[in-house]
Amino acid sequence: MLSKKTKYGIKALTFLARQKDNTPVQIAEIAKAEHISLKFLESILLLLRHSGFLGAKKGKGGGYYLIKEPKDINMAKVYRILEGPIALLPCASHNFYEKCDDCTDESLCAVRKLMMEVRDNTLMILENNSLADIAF
Amino acid sequence: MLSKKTKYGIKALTFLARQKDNTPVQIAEIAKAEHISLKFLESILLLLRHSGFLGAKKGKGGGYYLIKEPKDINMAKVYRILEGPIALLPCASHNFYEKCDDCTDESLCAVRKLMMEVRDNTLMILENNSLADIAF
DNA sequence: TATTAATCTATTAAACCGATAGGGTAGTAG
DNA sequence: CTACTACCCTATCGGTTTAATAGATTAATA
Repeated sequence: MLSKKTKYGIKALTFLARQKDNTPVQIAEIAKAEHISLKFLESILLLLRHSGFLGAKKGKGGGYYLIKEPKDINMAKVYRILEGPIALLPCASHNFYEKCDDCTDESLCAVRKLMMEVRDNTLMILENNSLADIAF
Repeated sequence: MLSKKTKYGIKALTFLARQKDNTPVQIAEIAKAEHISLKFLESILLLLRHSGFLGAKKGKGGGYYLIKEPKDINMAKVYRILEGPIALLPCASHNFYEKCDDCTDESLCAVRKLMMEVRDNTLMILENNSLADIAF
C-alpha cells in the first residue's frame, strides 16, 4: 500500500504542474486545495526540494515551485524518493537490495521470482510516466 | 512491501508443490526447512486451508497438503487472500475499493491514474502465474 | 487409550505511520 | 531597519499493524 506521504507528494507535484505560470505557491494553499495536513505536507515538500524536484522562495510572495518541466520529471524517481523501493521484497530490489534471512538459495525462491517479474513491470510503467503524463 | 505473512505463505505453498507425492507435510517440517516461525506459519496455513488451497490431516502421519494441482492455483487469488488488495491505493482497487477522504474529484486525481495503471499490470502478471509456474 | 499433530484463544513487543506542536531562521517588502 | 512571511528543524505522541510467542484444546490414528 502506498503511504500517504507518497500520495500527498505526488498530489502536490501535480498541483504545481497544473499552475499556469511557475510562480511560487504557498504550502498552505496546496494543503488547503488538496486537503492535506499542513505540517505533514511541509515535511514532504522539503524532502522534494532536497531531492532536486522543487525550488523554494522565502519571504512574502514565496512558496514552492517546480524546478524542472513536468515532462522531465520521472515518476520512478519520485516514487523512490517518497516511498522507497519499487520492489515488493528487498531481495527483488535494484536500488535497495537486501538478502533475506530465511532464504538459503535465492535462485530457488519462488516468491522472489514472482516479485521480480512484478517489479520489472511496475518499474517500466513508472519510468514511462512523467509528471506531465499523469497531471494532464 | 510484501508482508512476511504473504512471503511465508507462498513459500509454504511452493514447498508443498515441490513434494514428490501429495502426502501430508507437518507444519514443523515446513517451518524448519523454510526458516519460518512455527506458530506464525501455523496461522498462515490455517488461513490457506480455510481459503480452499490446502487440506489438513490430523494425528500421526498428518499435516498439510495441496488440494488442487499447482497449475490450477492462481497467484492473484493467493495474493489477495494473504496480502489483501493488489492495488496500491484503495481508490484504485477492484475488490477492495474505497473512496479517498481528501479527493474531491477522483477522475482528476493523478495519483489514482498512475496507480490504476500499475494495478492493471501487476494484476495481469499475478493472474498469468500459477503456483506451478513459479515453483518449477 | 496413548500419541500425535492440527486448531483455537490470547497476549505482547516492536515498528511504523500520520499528525501535531512549537520554535528557529532567513528572505522580502516597505 | 523593521516587521512580516514562510521555510526549516526538532520532538513527541497516539494509533495501528506486524510478527512472534505461549498455552490450552480438539481430533484423528495406531
